[in-house]
Amino acid sequence: MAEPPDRRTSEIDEAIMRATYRALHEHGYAGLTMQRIADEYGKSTAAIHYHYDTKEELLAAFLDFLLERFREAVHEVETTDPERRLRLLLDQLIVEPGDHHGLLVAMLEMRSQAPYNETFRERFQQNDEYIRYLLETVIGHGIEEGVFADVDPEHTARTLLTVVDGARTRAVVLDEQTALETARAAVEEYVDTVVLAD
Amino acid sequence: MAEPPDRRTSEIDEAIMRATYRALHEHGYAGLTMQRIADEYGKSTAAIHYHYDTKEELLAAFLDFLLERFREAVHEVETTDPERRLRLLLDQLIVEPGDHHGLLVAMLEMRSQAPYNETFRERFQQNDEYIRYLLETVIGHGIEEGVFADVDPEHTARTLLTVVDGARTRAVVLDEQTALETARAAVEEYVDTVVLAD
DNA sequence: CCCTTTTGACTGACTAGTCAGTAAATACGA
DNA sequence: TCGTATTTACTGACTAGTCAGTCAAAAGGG
Repeated sequence: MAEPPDRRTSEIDEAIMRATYRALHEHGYAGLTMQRIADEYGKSTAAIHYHYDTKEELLAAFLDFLLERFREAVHEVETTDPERRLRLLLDQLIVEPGDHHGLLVAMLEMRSQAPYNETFRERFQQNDEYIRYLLETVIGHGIEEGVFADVDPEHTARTLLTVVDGARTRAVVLDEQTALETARAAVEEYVDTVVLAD
Repeated sequence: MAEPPDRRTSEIDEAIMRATYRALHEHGYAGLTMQRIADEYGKSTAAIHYHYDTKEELLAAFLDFLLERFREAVHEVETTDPERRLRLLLDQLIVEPGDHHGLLVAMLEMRSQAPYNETFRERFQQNDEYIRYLLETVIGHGIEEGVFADVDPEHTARTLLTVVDGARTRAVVLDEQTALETARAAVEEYVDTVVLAD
């Protein structure tokens, strides 16, 4: 029956995170003001400043919130069969546009701020390393089990992530459905010809 | 000897474009203010407003200036031998970081604003189409001459551009030299295995 | 003298962040 | 269990600063 002592507090934090998400989704990163977050939250800006001293602190917390959700989603891929696992992971990375397109846009904006914001940079680097590690591991397993060609797992993972990031960037900048389809096809070709080849 | 009537004016325009370039390079797109451009220009902000009514107008002109320079640089590749031409074009697209890194950063920032700025979006789309057309043409020639495999030129060009854009994004976000090296290797592999295969 | 160009002073809109005060919930003491 | 502190969560008014853009006046060359 013992409830964590900060149960109410963390509910508030979560509500602010969700408000930030909606404000970001609607107005983009450049248009993300404390006022807009407060509007989504349904309280005053001072209320948010009560929980987070600065905007920077709030955004750091928000990025943690967001990337953790992302990693949880990727983590749900449970197959151990290397080829199937690799394809499923890559499918997870190349998400459908639809509802998530606004977030894809906002994420690229935030990523483009990495050079000016150490907090952002650290978190994006850490997240990328995590995903790359997952890919390297599954590629390594595939090679051990003899179903994948003897490629360099690190280089192969980096190449696949480059294609994924390129597709995301192009989907945002060029507003093209095609970008993600191209990536899906390219990744499939790459898996077929480079990884499975022999 | 007839000089265009707006010779002085266009010299001023060019000076403002160069000032904008330096300001963008130094402060990034989010930190690009009229004051900073004026500082680089060595005149007051009102002086810039005399030549460009709004900041948006100035940035539209600047993007034209920038993309035209970019296309000129790519246009200098004159070889007609398909394989050599394709490799040289791709080398041009994956530029060295060094001096240009600040610009690469600013360009990603500007590209990430495309969803909110029709002017930007149009120009980036147009530029992308131009580059893609160059790639499609050279791939088409290669196929005709029998040196390239019978791939789909459009799909191949899109895939190559996806890798290039992914590399650029990763170089900015992750601050990695590796990103561009990975792209160079990936593009080479792709050209070797997919395009030249038979 | 006129026309282009430039300046300095200004405006209004918007920004993050501060602060005193308030109301309700919670803890504590007798 | 009743009354008194204390804490949590918040509001509304405010500050100080930044931004793009305006405008009357002035500089300066032809």
